[in-house]
Amino acid sequence: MTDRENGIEASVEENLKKDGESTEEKTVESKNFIEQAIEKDLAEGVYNTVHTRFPPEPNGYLHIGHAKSILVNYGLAQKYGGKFNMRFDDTNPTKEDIEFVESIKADVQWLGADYEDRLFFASNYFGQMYEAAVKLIKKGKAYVSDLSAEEIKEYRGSFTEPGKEDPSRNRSVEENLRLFEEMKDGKYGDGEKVLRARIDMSSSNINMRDPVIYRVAHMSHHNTGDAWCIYPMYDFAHPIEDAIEGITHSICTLEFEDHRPLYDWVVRELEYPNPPRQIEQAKMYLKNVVTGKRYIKKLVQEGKVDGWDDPRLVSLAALRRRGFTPESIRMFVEMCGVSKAQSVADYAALEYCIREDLKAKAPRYMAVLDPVKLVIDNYPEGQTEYLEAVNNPENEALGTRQVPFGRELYIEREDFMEEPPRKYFRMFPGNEVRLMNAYFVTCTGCVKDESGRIVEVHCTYDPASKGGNSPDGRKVKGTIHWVAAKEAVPAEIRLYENLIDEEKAEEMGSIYSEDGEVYLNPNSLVVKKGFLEPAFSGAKPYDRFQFVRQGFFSVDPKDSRLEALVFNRIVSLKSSFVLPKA
RNA sequence: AGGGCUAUCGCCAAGCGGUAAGGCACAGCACUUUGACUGCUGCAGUCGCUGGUUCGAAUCCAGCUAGCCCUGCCA
Repeated sequence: MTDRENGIEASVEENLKKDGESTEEKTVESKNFIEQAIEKDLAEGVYNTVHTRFPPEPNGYLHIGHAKSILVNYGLAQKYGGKFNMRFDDTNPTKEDIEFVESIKADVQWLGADYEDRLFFASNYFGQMYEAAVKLIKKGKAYVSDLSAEEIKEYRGSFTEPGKEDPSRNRSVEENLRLFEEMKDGKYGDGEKVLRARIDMSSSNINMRDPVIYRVAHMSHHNTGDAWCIYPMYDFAHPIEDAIEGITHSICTLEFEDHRPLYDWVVRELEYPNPPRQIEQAKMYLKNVVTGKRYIKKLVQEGKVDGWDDPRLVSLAALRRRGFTPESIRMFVEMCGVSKAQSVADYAALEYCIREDLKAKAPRYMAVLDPVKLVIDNYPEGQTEYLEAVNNPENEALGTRQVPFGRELYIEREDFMEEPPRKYFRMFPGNEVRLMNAYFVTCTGCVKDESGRIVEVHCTYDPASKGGNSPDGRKVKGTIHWVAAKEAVPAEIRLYENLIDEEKAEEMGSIYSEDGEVYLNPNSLVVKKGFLEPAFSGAKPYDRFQFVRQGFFSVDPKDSRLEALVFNRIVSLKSSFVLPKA
């Protein structure tokens, strides 16, 4: 990955040096359309630096989709040696809350998008925005309207019919100035007056039909308190925010394409010297995943999920709690790419990324999730021996550990079958398997209770196979994991599946029913009471492990206690094993 | 219906007039003290459709089709 990035860097420098000269050799790495646009701007001298920003409104929690915006913006600044700003686009106090600014900052930092000391609030520019509006009024490019919201809507016309002129459209500059100041001074109630840009009521682009740029809202703002009772609209505020901060490339999502002419109009009329430029990219969607705020809110309220950070959700807080690493999210975003084609990524790609990241990082220990006792009849009673095990064969730096072994162990219930189908090479009477890191063991049978449920599996071991290999070179097909009964550490292990009932969603063509219910998978959470080898003791929140043969797990930061560990399954291991019919 | 945008493998996505990259998924084989990992192999005679230009078109032109976005005093 580093090599790959270096490759990109190198090819960029090379290209910049060539300075637009016609291509001799194509670089292997392709550039996405935003990078191409930036490089063109740089080459043509439109900008001589790259400055991006992530501008969320603090009105909710960030989810996986926002990660793309954060990482694309940050990544561009990194790649071109520019800067990246964190900015809260808090121009509408009716929707915002200080609670969200903290969670958003935490999420952005967690992802590693370093905005250094460049944390900004659009609300800190209210003064400049007011002045900008005054400037527009003075140029005859804005006017105060007396129309009600409904009337403005009516006057706007439709897709096929042009709009009608606002009766206030030709007010004098002096009157507009006076009225706008009165708006600011609180002379009018909410909705009584608005400031409109004076553009073109017959434009085929509805955003250009004299859009409202300032409205009255008598409400306390989380940052500016009661200093203002008029607030700028997004279309007016955003270009100004970008211009003030010296943003060069203002990256947003596709639905703002229609707003670009207005964005350009604002920076032009305000006569900013090096105006920023808006570029739109497609949003990132994940298949069969709930991201809608109102749906999540409902699930939380109804207790269907354990808060906004329930590990089955894909808010960044939830992914973090579940055990995903920032590296894995970055890899995923990079893997998905940047384009203008509306697309929906497979969850499998995300799973690949977290497995890929954790495979060499996480120690690989043994844990039994669905235990059944295994008794080694020829092993000395009461004896415990310690066997050496490698913590991660793909990462020597993780070292080795001593694993206790004794006469009674726990193994996975599904690793024994009294009457196995063909191609089953785990425990069954007469079969020899390897107890990982320990001995070869030959199954001799099992003990059942009155109901027929297997309560004990029996076997004998070959003392010569200590460590897991037989000196005579004999091979076994199966290797299973285990935990010594006496030293076993009990733990709660939470297995997650998709929250959505994918089959139902597929059948209905949506993850939501008509009345706004989410089609839930009843098995999205399965809680296991299992046993861990002692190496796990002391595991702290967010510690990540591979449970050998099962998957990657991490310690739940909310519910785990040192004396009562709770693990979340981040992702299972891939498996091509399917139990054939007997 | 008017405007804007998009269409290349099951899912992402390169490609920018010289004869379809790559990743995920999937399948097979090999290896294996994880039925994992790893390695190897396979996986678009064709680029939404139809015409045209050209020696040559996924790339250019024309027409069509499909999907997404736009009539907040939300962002």
